[in-house]
Amino acid sequence: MNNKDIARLLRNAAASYAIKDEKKHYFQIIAYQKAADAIEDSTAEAKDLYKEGKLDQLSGVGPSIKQHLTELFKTGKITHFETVMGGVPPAVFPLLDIPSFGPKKAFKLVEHFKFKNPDTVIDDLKKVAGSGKIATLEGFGKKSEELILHVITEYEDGIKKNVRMVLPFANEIAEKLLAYLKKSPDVMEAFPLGSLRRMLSTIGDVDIAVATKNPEAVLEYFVNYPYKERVIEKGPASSSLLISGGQHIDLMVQPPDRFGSLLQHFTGSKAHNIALREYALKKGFSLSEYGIKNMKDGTVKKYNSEEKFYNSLGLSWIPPEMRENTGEIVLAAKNELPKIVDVKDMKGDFHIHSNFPIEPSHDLGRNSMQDMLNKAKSLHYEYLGFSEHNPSVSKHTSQQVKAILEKRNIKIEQLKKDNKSIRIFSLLEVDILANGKVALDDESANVLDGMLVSIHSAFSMDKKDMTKRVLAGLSHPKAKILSHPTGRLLNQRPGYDLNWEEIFDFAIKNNKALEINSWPQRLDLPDSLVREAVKYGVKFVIDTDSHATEHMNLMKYGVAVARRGWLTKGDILNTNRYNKVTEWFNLKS
DNA sequence: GCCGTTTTCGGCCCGACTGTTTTCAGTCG
Repeated sequence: MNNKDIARLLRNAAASYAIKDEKKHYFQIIAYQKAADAIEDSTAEAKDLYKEGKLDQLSGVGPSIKQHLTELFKTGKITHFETVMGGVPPAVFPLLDIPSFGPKKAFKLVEHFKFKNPDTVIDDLKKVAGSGKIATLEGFGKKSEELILHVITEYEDGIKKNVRMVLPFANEIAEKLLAYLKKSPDVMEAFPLGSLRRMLSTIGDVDIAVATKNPEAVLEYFVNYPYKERVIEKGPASSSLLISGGQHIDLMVQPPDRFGSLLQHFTGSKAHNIALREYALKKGFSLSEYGIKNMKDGTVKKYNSEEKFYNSLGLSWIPPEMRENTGEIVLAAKNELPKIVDVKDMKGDFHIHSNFPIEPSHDLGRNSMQDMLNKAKSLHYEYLGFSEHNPSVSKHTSQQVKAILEKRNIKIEQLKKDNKSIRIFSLLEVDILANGKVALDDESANVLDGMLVSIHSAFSMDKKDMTKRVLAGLSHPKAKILSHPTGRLLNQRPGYDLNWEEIFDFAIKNNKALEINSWPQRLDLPDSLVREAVKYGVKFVIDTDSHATEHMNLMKYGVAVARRGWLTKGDILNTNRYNKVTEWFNLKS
């Protein structure tokens, strides 16, 4: 049973309570949902935490849920949940994945039409809706029947509640929409907000806030967006669209003098907003997108900037990437938020694949070393590290490999002479083989300035063996960086299991860095593990893993991961000047 | 059922929008 299954179980229990008696179980419902969120977001598997006796370190898991989970891992079921879910037909639960379906609506329909089979319920419901039988039900009508047909069709086309796009993809959708919005004379300011502004690795909906003196006109203009598929809703202050790719975009509008509270409200996260409002309530204030309401006299103060909004609560402004309710409010109250890294702090990139003919077993870059250097100069970098994949082991003898690397070094020496304004490192991305050895012999390794080591094969090892393998690879004296440490590919495959405590500990003791890889499908190390690692004192590098010059622009996404992990400049090696970096690579300059 | 820099008991964010109603329930963020 993995985290996703457990979260689903908790949500189903919450839904069952909502169906049976929502008022009576109101706070249990919230508690179950909170715990489900925490488990779904956790990088550690709940089962592992259970084995280590650390289940209660998940916020939202208290004595009762802990006991339930313990029972689940021991026996495979939770007796209490079986009681809670008793009497709720199993066919209710699959409907909860469909947008616009909540527990009550799903239950009413399943109950009335006596749907028994969870595997066919969606199809069964579609047939009933098509025959017009829903419109006559009490509490339903023609419009809601049409909506049900709509959302089921969309669901079958792959539009589910929890399908998320990678960050740069969402960014592109937002850019395109912003360009459209800015053409309207009524739009004074327009910003992407929500998870996009907080720079999450994957984005559900694209949220946009607009400041305007004419909300009606802006909303009307918005719903006429040329790429719209359908208007989901439209009111006086907000609207949602479904666009042709199946993504949701939400727009919220306020006059300019309320833009600060609007930004704050719509940026979230939900957990941050809830915690912030609880904090404000204790001081006698109630928060909303309209401003800050004084509970004593009922007056509402407006804020045109977010900074003023936070300041008036006695808090310093909190960077959006930190707004996840993981301690930021307490620190903001003490004015002790760390100064997190900025993309301008980056002075180089160690993970660059040029098209130098290195005969690797993986992919080669598309552009020449000189092209990559030119791009690095345009980014005002001080140094660049070339790190193509190691020459394929199966197709070369070790002498041949060494010859290729020496040839590459000659090329690099020439480039150093031709490019005085930038320094160059001769690195290599080397596979850690299944047996823990690196795919390069020592003699070849010695002609390099350093190695990035990474896993590219045999992913399905158990945690213990994989940890052993990674540590063996990383212990090579030339190995300085563990590249894309989890191996995850967003929306494609989860990362492999590692004992992170051991990895962090090893990295600190042996002066190794963990990479934050900026590649959109990777964003690896993930932000939550970055946050963990930095508490141990681990050092990082942020790289782009570029295979073409334009990929070097992706650095901002890696920096976003670092910001979400609360890293400061001092935690990241490639914010340092060249001399300090050479010291770290153990090179004499 | 969870949680604590006023609390180990007594609270628990705040609002938008839709559809079916004639004041509200359900869903969403």
